[in-house]
Amino acid sequence: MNDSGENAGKRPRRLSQERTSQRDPERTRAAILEAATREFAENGMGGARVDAIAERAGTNKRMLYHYFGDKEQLYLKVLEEAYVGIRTAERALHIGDRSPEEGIGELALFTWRYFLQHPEFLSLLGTENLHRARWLRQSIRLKELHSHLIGELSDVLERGKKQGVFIETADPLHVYLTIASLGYFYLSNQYTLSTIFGRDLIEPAHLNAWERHIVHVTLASIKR
Amino acid sequence: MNDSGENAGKRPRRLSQERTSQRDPERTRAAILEAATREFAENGMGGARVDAIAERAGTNKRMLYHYFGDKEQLYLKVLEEAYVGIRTAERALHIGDRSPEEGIGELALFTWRYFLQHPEFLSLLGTENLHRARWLRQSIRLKELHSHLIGELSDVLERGKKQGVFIETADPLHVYLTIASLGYFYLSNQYTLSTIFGRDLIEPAHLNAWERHIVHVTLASIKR
DNA sequence: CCATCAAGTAACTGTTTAGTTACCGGCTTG
DNA sequence: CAAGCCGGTAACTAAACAGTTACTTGATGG
Repeated sequence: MNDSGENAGKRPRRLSQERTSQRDPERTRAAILEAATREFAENGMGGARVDAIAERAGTNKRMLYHYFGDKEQLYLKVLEEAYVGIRTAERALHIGDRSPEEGIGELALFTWRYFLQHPEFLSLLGTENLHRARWLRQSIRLKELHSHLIGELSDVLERGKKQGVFIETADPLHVYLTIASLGYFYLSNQYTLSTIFGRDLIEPAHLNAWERHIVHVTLASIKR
Repeated sequence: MNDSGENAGKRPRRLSQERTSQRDPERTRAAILEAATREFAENGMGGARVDAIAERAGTNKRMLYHYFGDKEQLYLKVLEEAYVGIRTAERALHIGDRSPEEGIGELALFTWRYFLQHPEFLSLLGTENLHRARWLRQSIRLKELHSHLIGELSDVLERGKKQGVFIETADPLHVYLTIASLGYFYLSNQYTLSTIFGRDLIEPAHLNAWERHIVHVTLASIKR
């Protein structure tokens, strides 16, 4: 049941700095957070079960309440971490280093692929919006994370306008929302869409076609 | 507590065809369905409460189980009705009656405005996708509803291609997904988006700008 | 005008759930 | 080396929940 088979019996001593295979607060905390991410993503806030999270994390409820207070605070932590994850990866892109057109194309590709690789992020967004951002509103640390994104995007668009490749009406928020819309809807609604249209949207051929489509649409909407 | 103040006491007889203010199976059924639509839309499948639905409908659980079997069947009924609603309104558009460009523009406008006026539909889609279309998959009657939409859209695109106004690669499913994406994401994620970007996306000025944006993007992506 | 049946009520039941409490055991520190 | 503290366990509790049952009311047809 424990990680490694070694040391099934008790162990009298260890160096202070080292990990003891049991009783590892950091690991327990991280395991709870990861298990909670999956549970909330799969079942929503109403459907998620605290017992299930504890079990998935290989611990119990006592620890969960000890580290995170209650179900709602744990949920908010999960949500915050999810946002930090995407925005951190996004910053590493440095979309300003390329030509304006390439920069926007890169952002569109990155966003699509991040959504594809992190379905739990999309799911958490859906859940939070169902509840009208009730928990996200309480979070202070998130706004600054996003003003940076809009600022960077705004710079790229300005350069493109000066170079005459982008239309004057191109708006940074609109461009970002366009990219996010096309990726989010396709993936988060893939199950109902595949059902009603009778095509499996998650097939690689369809995914690749949609990836190209997103870049095409985004650029077509702002190019002069 | 009853509808109209008149006839607080009991009333001995009525014409057979007429409504008796109590004991109206059709109305009770409809009231439950409407109450369930709101409850499921607001709280999701996991968060919706059967007691709450009964109370909202002005009846009780006994009737709910009598007419709909159980919570899951009621939910499926709600979902099916929601789909029938949008597809019925959509058919009335007859997008083939106009020029190809106008037809696509009309479909984009219609879709956006329908989403705007029926937030419960978006919410139900989100909930159903959270559960990977678990209930929708069981529904038979829905596929035919959607093949019609794609067929009509396909005709319009073909005409546009022949007239030389649309690019040859324009695909009906992609066009519909583009329109739906842009409307769905903006509205269903408005709460988190408004929070993180510090702008109230539901303000009329922003709504109108996004409406124009959807039409612009859709057409820009398929025009030659 | 009485028997019947459908519409409707309300209290109940077994189960599930978030959150708590009482307890255990080994490491660290004085 | 003793004390207590921290990471961890498991059983418990009160409330909420989906679904059921026993009952009431009133319209209809013979």
